[in-house]
Amino acid sequence: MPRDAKPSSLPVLRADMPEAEMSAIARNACDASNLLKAISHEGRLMILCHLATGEKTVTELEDLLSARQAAVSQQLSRLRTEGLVAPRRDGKAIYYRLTDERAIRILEVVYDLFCGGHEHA
Amino acid sequence: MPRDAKPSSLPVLRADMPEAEMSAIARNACDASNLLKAISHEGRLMILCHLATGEKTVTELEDLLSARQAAVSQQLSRLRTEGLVAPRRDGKAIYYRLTDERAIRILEVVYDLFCGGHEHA
DNA sequence: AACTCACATTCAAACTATTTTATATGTCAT
DNA sequence: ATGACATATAAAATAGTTTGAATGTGAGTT
Repeated sequence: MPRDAKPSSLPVLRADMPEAEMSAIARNACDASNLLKAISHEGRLMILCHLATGEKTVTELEDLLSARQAAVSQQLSRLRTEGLVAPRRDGKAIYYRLTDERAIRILEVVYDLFCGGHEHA
Repeated sequence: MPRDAKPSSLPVLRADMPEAEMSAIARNACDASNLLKAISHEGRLMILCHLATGEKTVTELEDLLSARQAAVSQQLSRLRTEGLVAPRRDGKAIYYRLTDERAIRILEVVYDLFCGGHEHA
């Protein structure tokens, strides 16, 4: 049972946040939403989760996701473009790994929220 | 300067994650990606950030975002549908507030990542 | 070289999301 | 009740994303 059930504290997002901080968000909102968009796709989310457990080849991901080669490859391509993953060639296979610490941080909380025992459904 | 620059630790997403945990993600991936989709829109992200500093009326949000009434209202409608915000009527005005702890948790890390002093751009 | 495996890319069709415009609803003041 | 304001909703217009089929490319194998 999770013992971290704090009611609704906002450690960083405070009601007394200064104007300047708020405009920092505005400036960064576009970047932030781009990162979130990259993650907020069921297939890509699953790819990222699988990669969180270690490098995987495209074929392995195909099997894990029961998705087609081209589809997986396209999602990987998108993730690559966003800088979230990077490929490494080994013979015929290409291994992908996570490369973006920000994405990892977000994945961590998503995993905690949806699989961390809360089961608030 | 941030002193929390741990290299790439994966507290919850571990390489030795059991199969069962992985399929928990698969089952929840759709829910998770729905929540992320709701957040990963520049306008909605900004709305949520503004609401993090306290209740706001639709008109206030319109001004803060420099967006049109109908657009803001639609985004709020979407956020309402997802259960991320709730309205409260006070006279003519309608005040919105955050209602989803999961969204708040994600916003916190997004804020930390993009506005928390890292400035990794 | 020719073949195959593993993967990437292209491009158009299908789909989904967002914005706009217009109209409707509820509240308050007169 | 009427008018003005705040917000919501609907339908149409636009924009953006995802998928699918086909084709392309590089690495190993024979």
